[in-house]
Amino acid sequence: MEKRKGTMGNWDQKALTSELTQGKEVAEQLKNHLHHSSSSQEETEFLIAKLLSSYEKALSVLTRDGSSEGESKQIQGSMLDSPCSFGNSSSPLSDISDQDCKNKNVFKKRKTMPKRTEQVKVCAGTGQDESLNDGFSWRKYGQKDILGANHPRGYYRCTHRNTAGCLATKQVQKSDADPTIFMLTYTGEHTCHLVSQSKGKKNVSLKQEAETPRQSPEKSFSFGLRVKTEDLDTREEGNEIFRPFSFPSTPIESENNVVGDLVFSAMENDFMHCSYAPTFGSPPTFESDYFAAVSPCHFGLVGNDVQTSESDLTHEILSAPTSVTNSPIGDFGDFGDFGFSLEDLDFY
DNA sequence: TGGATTTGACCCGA
DNA sequence: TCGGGTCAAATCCA
Repeated sequence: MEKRKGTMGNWDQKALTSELTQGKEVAEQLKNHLHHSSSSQEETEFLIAKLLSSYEKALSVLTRDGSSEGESKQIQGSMLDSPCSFGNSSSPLSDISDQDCKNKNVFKKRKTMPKRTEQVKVCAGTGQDESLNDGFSWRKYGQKDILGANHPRGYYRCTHRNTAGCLATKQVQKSDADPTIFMLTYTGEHTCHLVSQSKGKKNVSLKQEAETPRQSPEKSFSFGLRVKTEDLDTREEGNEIFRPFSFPSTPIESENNVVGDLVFSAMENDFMHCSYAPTFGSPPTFESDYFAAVSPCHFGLVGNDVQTSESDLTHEILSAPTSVTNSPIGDFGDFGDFGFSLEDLDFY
């Protein structure tokens, strides 16, 4: 890991090369798609998005200087540094026995895990719990009173943690100022869909999806959980391409951005005039059950939270494609027929 | 009975 | 030393 911390060394060159190569490949795919009338517009748009993201990432690599370059690297490193990480038994640090890893916390370096904080206002208009599913299943593993906070913070991790080694976790804390606002902090990345993909769940291609009635954004919100981000007008051109897939993301440099984390404000939401989740009326675990099922992450924010760099717009760009559906894990885990997989979107 | 939740204890980083 | 994050046993629930 330390090797990667050199300034503008091989890592950046490789990253740059990788991104440019990827962009080239995507461009070729796009070219092929354009020659096939059967290709859906969504596919084409998706490829364009992919292409743009590659260029964005390449540019970000180029424009990073010594200080700022570190963020994504740091994340990359931090996610892999742990000797207890999955599949990392060959780590130089593996002299720390496996038993130690088992006995001790796997997340010793939790502080360095990439985090993304979202400030969301949620409401459950339909009251249909099943429709609250965001495609990921969360399991609560802890709750803690936070100093200075009126409400406890709930800790959730992906249900597939054991089965698929998915390290995604999220924290849910009710806002003191506004009980209808929750701070959601996502840590780690969902890998469960990748595992399910490798296990032979092939292949629900995007094309196949495109041929079926795709969930419109409206339908995506049919369950009542709504998130609005600010400055949509000013940034729509950047996300417009993803409209069929996701809700526009908040610009990272928005007013509500909190340095270090990406804070997405859901304030000022004109269309959030719905009743509050009934679950919240049953304390003390007001958010526990609710957020075990509800997450705004599929509004273009899940799974790609490995970049906390506020200057890296590719986070935003790349986030959208992975939110292509609200489908359960197995549905969107595979874009293989589409020419690339989610792994291509992986920052690691 | 198995999965999910609760909760006290432990561990780590600041 | 303290607060936050996680573990794991106990408990709950369908």
